[in-house]
This record gives sequence, structure tokens and C-alpha cells, in this order.
Amino acid sequence: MCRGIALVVGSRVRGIRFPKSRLCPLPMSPDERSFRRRVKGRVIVGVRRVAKRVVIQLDSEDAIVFEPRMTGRVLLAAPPEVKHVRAVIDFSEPAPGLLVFWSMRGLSTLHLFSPGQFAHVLGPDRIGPDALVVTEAELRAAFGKSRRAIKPALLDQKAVAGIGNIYASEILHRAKVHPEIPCDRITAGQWRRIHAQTHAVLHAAVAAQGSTLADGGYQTVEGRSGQYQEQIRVYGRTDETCQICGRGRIRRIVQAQRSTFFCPVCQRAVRRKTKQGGRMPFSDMHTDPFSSQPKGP
DNA sequence: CATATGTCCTGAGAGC
DNA sequence: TGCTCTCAGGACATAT
Repeated sequence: MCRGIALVVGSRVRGIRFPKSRLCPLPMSPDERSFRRRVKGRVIVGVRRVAKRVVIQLDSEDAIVFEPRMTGRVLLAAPPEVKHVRAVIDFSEPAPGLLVFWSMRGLSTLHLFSPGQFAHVLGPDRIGPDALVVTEAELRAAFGKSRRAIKPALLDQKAVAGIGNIYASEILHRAKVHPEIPCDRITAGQWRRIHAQTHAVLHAAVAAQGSTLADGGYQTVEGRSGQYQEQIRVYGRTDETCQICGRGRIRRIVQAQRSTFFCPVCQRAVRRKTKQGGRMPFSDMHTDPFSSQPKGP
């Protein structure tokens, strides 16, 4: 998303407007009048992502911070529905254009932060290391002693920033770790896999320009759907046969009010005892004879 | 302090 | 067909 709007760097903000709507106002600060006064005439000197926020840095040191959450979008294209447009920046110099902040539900937020406010909300003491670059040691330091289940823990932005609900399930499935295992009972080998798959899943999702599910939620800056949903193995696939082992049926459970999807075969709750030469390791399970069972209607 | 739960919002889809 | 009900999820506030 940020890469898509990077081309506005160097542009001068001519103004920002907040279309009137019967829908709820977006949570935002400061008030519209102050917002307009502080951004008008400023030059955009940078666009970057911090955790799940889009940060548009102005030459005044103020920063426009947008949290899209589930249904928010930043668009350089025409918005899908005008009634959900929350704010529009028009910029000029060198190339004129519009930057549209769109949000179907009122869950997104829009703020203009001074450096002090920014640090208070997005400083390193408020959010953890970014998931795209977190090291295995940082991952273990953030979670290793926690008694929480690993899946809701992965969503804790103060521990590690950037993992959302879809990707938490996908990471654990690929890492072959059960979502309900308490962090303090996760082995070194499991941490190594969780770390590797955190990077693999998130980098692949970025490369595929995100996930656009059946609800049509996320779209790129140009208004196109993402492609990562084609690589999703467990999220939303309740009762489907696992693509990896060909045997387990994907289960949906609820943890911390959020859906979790996993394969009970690939992601066993307890590591099996290896008595008498050991059982089949996970990586061999796709050789199971049940792998050709038909998928339910 | 560490976890857990409640809240915000709208549209899609199910069920009747 | 048209209504009501449920569900989806990030971050934060509040509760345990």
C-alpha cells in the first residue's frame, strides 16, 4: 500500500477535505479545521508503513497517520463507493492528483501527529519489532515466557507488529504448530519454524499485494484486488481437506474472539512420543492412503 | 504485571 | 420478496 502511494512524495498538499456523510465520522484528530490548516501547503517528504499504519510525513514534521484496519483503503484511483470516502487530499507539484482515504466501516482512524504524539502512539515502547524483519531471538524474547496460546499472542502488536488474523493462522499451519499451544511450551525447533514462516508468509503476501477475500475488503492503491488469497491454505477453509497432508480436515476454533483455522493432523496439540523407532514425521504425512478422499459438498 | 473481554462499525449472507 | 439476525476483525478501554 505504501509502495503504491510513494509517488506522491515531493508533492505539495493543496488541501484536504472531509466529505460530509450521513455515516459515522471516522475517529480522527485533531478537528477538521486544525487538520486543514496544518496540512495545507505542506510538502509530502515521505511515505512509509509503521506496523499496520500508513504514515505520510510532511515537511512540517507533522505526520498524517491512517489506520485502515479491515475495510480501509488508500486510493489514487476512483473510490468504489463515494459514500465511504472519509478524506481527500489534493496535491500538486509536480503532478496534480488526489489521495483518497476510503473506509467502508467506521473502524479506520485518521490522525495528524506531531513528533511527540507520534512517538507516544507508535514509538518502539508501544509496538514491537516489525514482523517482516523480526529476528528469531526477538520473537522468543517477546513470547517465550508467556503462558498465552501462540495464536492470539502473534496478534499482539506490542510483542511483534504487523501480523493480522489471516496470516497468524497461515504462519502456524506452515510452521506445523498448534494454535493453542502456550508460548512457554513451544520448543526451539518450533520457534525456528514460526520465525521462518512469519517471514515467508508476510513477504509472500506483500509480493502478492495482499489478500482480497470474498468480502472484497482489501484493495491496492490502484483499486485492484490482492492475489495472496490464492495461497491461503487454512483461513476460511473449514471442513476442507488439508492441501498439505491430504488427510486432515481444516478446523475452525475461536480464540480471544477471533477465528483460528488449523489442520489437526499437521498441527498436533502434543508432540507424539517416539517410542519404538519413532512415528512418521510431519513431512511424510502426505503419503497417507486417505489422501484421495473426496471433499465434502 | 499479565491476560482476558467488551466495544466500535457496515454490509453480506443465512434463515424464515 | 423483505425482514431480522449473525458474523467479520484491529486497536484500545476496561475488567479480572
